[in-house]
Amino acid sequence: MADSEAADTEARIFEAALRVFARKGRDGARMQEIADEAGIHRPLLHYYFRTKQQLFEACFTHMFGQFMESFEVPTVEDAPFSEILRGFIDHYVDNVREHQDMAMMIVAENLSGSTLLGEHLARAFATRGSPQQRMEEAILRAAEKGEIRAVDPKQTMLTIVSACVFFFVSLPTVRMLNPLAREDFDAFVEARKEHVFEVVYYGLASREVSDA
Amino acid sequence: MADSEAADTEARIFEAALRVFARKGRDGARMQEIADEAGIHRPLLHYYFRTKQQLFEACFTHMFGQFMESFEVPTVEDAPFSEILRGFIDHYVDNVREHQDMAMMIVAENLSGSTLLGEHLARAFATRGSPQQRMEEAILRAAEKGEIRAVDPKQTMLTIVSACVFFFVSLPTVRMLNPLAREDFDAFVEARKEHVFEVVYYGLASREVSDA
DNA sequence: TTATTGTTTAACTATAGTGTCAAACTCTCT
DNA sequence: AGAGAGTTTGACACTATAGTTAAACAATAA
Repeated sequence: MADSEAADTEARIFEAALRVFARKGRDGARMQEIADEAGIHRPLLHYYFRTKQQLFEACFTHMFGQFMESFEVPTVEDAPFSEILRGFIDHYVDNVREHQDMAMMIVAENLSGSTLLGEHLARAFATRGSPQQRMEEAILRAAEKGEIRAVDPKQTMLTIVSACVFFFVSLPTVRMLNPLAREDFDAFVEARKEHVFEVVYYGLASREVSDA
Repeated sequence: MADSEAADTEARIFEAALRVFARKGRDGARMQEIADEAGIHRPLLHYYFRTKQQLFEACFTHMFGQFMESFEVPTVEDAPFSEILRGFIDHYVDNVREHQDMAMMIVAENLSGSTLLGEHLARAFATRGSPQQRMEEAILRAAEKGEIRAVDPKQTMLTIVSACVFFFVSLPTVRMLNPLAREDFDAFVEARKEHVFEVVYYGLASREVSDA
């Protein structure tokens, strides 16, 4: 039976395409490069996905689904916000580390200013609500309870996500400027999680008296 | 005299190229698209810059210079760190807002994993030192003086820069999720500066007693 | 074994993209 | 006005790329 072989080929093409589109963007990617990365002949791309556009859209839809999922962190509603925040950062960074292509491709699409991303966002937004909604609500609750200062939840989420994602889309530069990121990336990522939590939660300013 | 006209043409090509390379990356950019954006005929691109590669490298070198400069914030050495930090955020965000193409192009190069960025960084690094060095030293001094907690300066700089830059390279998404960013971008940017400073310096956790 | 179905391959077409060139144009100086 | 320098234009050549097609191949089931 050729099903497993075929499924394998299709999957290899798909994954290779994810990587190449992430690196080069929609227009920069070459079908030949994707074929090489998948280790197959170029016409097979067309056999499985018809056109470059369709292959891209399949990849993008997949990525967008992951992007939305990445915000779905299992949280306990009444847990202290410090724990919710720690859990979000931990889960989110792990997610992006595991799916670096996702973050890269979403950013590449943002850079290109394409409408595709906006359409997907609008559609998902209309049905599921903002991806960040849960966390924004948690921020509001924590502020009401007085555990954290009264901050703009949208700005706060943007700050947290920025701190968790940006280094993945600037890896060559980060590796250049930070020896640990170059020599032991996993250790760097773990240190990063801890740092982001501490700076976001406690800030830089020293405290004479600390709560929490 | 045709000099001013010519200089004008060359400058228009250059600026158009900056924009297109920022959006599409090196391989995704089309000479025709750059010509259209500059409002001139395509052969003129070759007249002034020979090849696409040379045009790209001219753009990249320019961008890289701006990138290095963007970290050069005039600081008073013995000012309180809160002021140094505020000044850096203010100056840095203004710089990126004014040169959005710079941030976009640097990120696009990071995504593509090209060696060009690494080479430039290594060269600049060897002669001028790390771009972030000044701020990292300020962070160390402030920690020694006890104004801020003892944090890893590299991680801290990464967090600050992430918070200041990431939204520029994710604008379509940010605009989708944040009404203010859509309706009054400048107001959003100013609010963002303030928010980044407050979160980074004070953190989210409420304080019973505050210093600084 | 042979027909059938689905997959892979090589050769091909058509188009889009880069780079070249010589003629036309423009400005300036004499 | 006419010569000369630099600039702009349209037409062209060549290459790279997307997409097609038909034949070869592999696996399965009769």
